[in-house]
Amino acid sequence: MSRKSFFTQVYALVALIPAGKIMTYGQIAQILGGAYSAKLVGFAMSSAPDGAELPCHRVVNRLGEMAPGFIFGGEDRQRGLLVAEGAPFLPDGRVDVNLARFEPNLKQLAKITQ
DNA sequence: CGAATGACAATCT
DNA sequence: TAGATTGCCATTC
Repeated sequence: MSRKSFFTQVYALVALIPAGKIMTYGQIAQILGGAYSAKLVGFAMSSAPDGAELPCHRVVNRLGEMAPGFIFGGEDRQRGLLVAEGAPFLPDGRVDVNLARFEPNLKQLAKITQ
């Protein structure tokens, strides 16, 4: 099935996240391989090419927050981008994962996991 | 070429 | 209920 590497699938999936939506590492890992490892998702970002348009700010951990300092621009930058895109935020300053989680269609998944 | 690391999550005790 | 441990792939040293 997955002729593409796990990273490639992560890049494709993250790149398909619409503005105002976010995805958690766990969900991405779950979608890509059932229960691979969320670490690979995050690591894919750390090793992601600068040329690729990877909205890493739309990828957050299960808490709706992400690692500060590793994001391009800073966590404030990420929050600003998500807010500007219309992503629901909680008073805690975290993204409402329950409301903003993006679920790709089967057709999209098939295209990603090709 | 081999070993260690890495932006987490889920499970077990 | 909370804390600690394991699992995973690719990249990097």
